[in-house]
Amino acid sequence: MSTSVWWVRRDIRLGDNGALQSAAAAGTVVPLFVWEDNLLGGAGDFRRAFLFDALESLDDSVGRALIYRDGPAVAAVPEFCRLVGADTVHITEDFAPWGRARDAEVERALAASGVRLVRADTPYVIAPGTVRKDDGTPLKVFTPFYKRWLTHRWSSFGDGAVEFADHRDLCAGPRRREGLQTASPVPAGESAAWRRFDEWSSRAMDRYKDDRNNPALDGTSMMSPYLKFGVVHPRQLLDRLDATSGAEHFRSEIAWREFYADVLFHQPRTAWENLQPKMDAIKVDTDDAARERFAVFCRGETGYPIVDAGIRQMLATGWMHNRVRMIVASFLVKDLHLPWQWGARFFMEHLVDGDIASNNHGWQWTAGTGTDAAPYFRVFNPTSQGAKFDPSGDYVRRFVPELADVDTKHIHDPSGLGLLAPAGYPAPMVDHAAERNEALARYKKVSGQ
DNA sequence: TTTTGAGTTGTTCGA
DNA sequence: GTCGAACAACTCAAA
Repeated sequence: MSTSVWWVRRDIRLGDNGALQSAAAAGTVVPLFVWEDNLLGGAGDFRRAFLFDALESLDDSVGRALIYRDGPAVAAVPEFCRLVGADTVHITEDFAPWGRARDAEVERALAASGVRLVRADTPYVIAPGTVRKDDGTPLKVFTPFYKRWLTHRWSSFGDGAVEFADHRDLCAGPRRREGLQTASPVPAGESAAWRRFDEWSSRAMDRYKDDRNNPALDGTSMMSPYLKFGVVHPRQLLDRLDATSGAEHFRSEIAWREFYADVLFHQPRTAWENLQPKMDAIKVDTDDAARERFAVFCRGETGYPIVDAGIRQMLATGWMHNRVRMIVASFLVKDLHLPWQWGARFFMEHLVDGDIASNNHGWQWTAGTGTDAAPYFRVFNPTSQGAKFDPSGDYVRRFVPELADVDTKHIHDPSGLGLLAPAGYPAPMVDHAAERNEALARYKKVSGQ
């Protein structure tokens, strides 16, 4: 029997893994992980710690057979194949710009030594580039994409038996643990993921439509870190959904992840550039004063409680509730008039689930530069959004301790208490009504041309 | 080719 | 306090 390499990247799981099953069908499997500097480019300790723990958990499940090697992959993977005598490398395809370029390079290097790179699975239910209009062109609006996405068939790869080879003498060791200041904020590993999903879905799926918008509740699935690194595959989640309305909304969130991956696949430049070029003309502030405002924002000291709570939740836990992500993003773009890229980079540094397609296109959606011609007048009011979605104020109190004793009536507008406002909490850094008008004026200028 | 309807997540104002 | 209208124009998808 020949030896095949399962090159683990963002598919850190044994269940329903096409790359693993493909490798197993080809021979005795050596699971390989290559540490690359770019792999976690821009990632802070939370995402690094989660990745490390997820790999450790996988290593436990394969009897310590996981081999770590130092990158770059273009050198490390072919060399490893020579060392173990493998003639095929099996992967879950990467569709983001940097990963695609890397894989093409590795494929060429492998071919030079007679080794074949097998793209056996994707991190998505439907591979990016698959859902298209009748004329073959990609879709640019979510709802039509979703309707077509639902018509595509997919099937699981199952959980067939795998024989792992023992090459631990070749393991360079998971040394990247050194220097990590943080523990993973979310328990990593497949069994932890499924414990969470089973507990959450049985308790909260039928209330998902409403509860998902209340950041004080445990109303969202918390599957995003696991999806990011393929600890669970979205196929496995769809398999567990029923026909209830809560499940339908959850399915649609899965589809949003696939939609943004599809958009980025077709237009890689949109990772950091406006999807709509005409929005390049909108005025954004980048001077010294803007940088100072950004620094205040990044510390969670804007004086708007829901915004500060969100930023501080992310800084403290590596995760931010989705509703609050939108409020925070809207504040940066529409109240501070900063480039959405500043916020996207900030999020990518701290989020345990930071994914270039979902994060950056989410930011573009908020900024009105991306998919969907968002009405230019859609400007979130951070005070009323707080009151509407955190009506108890418990979310704010949890992450902004200075406001712990403020009553519910004033929790989202403590400056309204006047002299009774908590001394340790800053006054609003900008006047929302004035900045809203400024944002409307800037957007109108672009659309009116 | 032309036409038509629609487009995740909002806010404010005035009746 | 509630509720509907107004807030623009444009692009996309499909008929």
